[in-house]
Amino acid sequence: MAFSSACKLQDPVTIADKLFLDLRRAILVGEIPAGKKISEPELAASYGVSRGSLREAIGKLENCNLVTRKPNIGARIIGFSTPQLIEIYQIREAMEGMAARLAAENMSEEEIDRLNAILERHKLEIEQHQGYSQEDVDLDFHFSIIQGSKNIRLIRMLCQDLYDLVRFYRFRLKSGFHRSEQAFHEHNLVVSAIERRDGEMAETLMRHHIRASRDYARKMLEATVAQNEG
Amino acid sequence: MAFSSACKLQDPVTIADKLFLDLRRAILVGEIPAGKKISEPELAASYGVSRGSLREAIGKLENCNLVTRKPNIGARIIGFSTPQLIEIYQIREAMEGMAARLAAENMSEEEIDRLNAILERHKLEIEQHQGYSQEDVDLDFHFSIIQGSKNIRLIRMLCQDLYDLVRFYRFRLKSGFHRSEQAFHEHNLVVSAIERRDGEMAETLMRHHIRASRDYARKMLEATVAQNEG
DNA sequence: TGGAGTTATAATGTCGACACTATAATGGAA
DNA sequence: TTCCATTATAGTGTCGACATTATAACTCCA
Repeated sequence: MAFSSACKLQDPVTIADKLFLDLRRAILVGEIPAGKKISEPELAASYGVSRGSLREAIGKLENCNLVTRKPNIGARIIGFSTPQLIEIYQIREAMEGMAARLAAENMSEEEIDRLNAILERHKLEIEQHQGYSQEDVDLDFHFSIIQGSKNIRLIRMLCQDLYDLVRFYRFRLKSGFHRSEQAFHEHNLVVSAIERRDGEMAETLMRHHIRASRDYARKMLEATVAQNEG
Repeated sequence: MAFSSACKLQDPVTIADKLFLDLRRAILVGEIPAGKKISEPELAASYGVSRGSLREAIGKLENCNLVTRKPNIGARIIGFSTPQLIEIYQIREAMEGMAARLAAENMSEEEIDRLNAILERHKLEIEQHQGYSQEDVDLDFHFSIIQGSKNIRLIRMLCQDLYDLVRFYRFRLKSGFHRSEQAFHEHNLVVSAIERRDGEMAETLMRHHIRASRDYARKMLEATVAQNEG
């Protein structure tokens, strides 16, 4: 599942960790609406835990960039904003570009095989027009390459911190928002560069891919706004 | 001062925040040695605060990547490792490269003036052989460009999270470790590209600069190890 | 003597209560 | 009626105590 793939906790042993995972899922899925203020007593009661544990969980959510806190005022779920989405794409372009470069240098043949398997799955799902699961396959693709970089800190910064935000936005934009065929093609190019161990080219292609996604998202958002205004 | 420049808290209003800043400084400066395990009761007593506040501060330190925690075992200050330092350089290359590109697009003329003032200061300190303060000027240079990107999340990820690590390592490598003249020259090249609003070139030059720093650090570390072994 | 099992100790996780702060509600004066 | 001051309320920050877990010390047996 797409949630567990980037999870930092194998099995949450402590209450605060369980709570953290619960809340994270609830936020990403939209059970807790974006921008909502968190009432510590209320939430603690509804989950049947103490405020202390809840506060610890909120602290972790803050690290994932899913909530913001102000002293003496409280925490609230992050909101949706187009400029922020663009910012995230810019960061992804830089970091995942580097990840692709390193992956070309460091991935094992076995890992590249698994990467090709993901492409195969993507192809199948496009042929069957399974729009809903194509987003999972897209995440799997990007995660595999990030993992392949073997740069542990880079992996953590992307998979743990930034990709929670990616999921947050993706979930709220999922309606007919994919450019699967084009993305699939770009994915293939990246993998072929990795297979040739051409790090420079892998980085260039990955950056192009993410930039294209960004431009597409921007266009769609502008169209949506225009539609709402008209 | 170099510490406050990237500080996320204007004035720490809460005990936990004050404690966080205190501990962060102590770790970066080496007052608390690298790799040391944290005893919550002990630290709380020595700072005269409750364990709750201390735990909150430790949580924040964990976000800054300065301590690591394991459930039911505890927290310890991060250790020093050459591979990790290389990882950080790789990430900086990607992210600061992007920052330089964006800075070329978004920096105001006034900000560029301030950038040139930093270069001027750097030049002066080289002429006066003030090795100790050249590291501060170097940090100021990089921070200014990162700020100039105007990408708020990028700024936060670099200045708040990654650069604490940079300081951590820098403080432990500071003995005769600078390549100031070369770095100064590379800084000038980056700024000239920004002045010309050439984002592509600014990114290339910044990446080159950071890669050169990385190679230099690696060489110095290998020499040090060889020296210790011989 | 060495090692496994057991006990003892210290540390972390969790909780409920109190203090202080911010916000909402209320009341009074212009 | 409107605005400001005051009070009331809810919420966050902080603390000390208890429960649970990991580690160290110890004992007993082979």
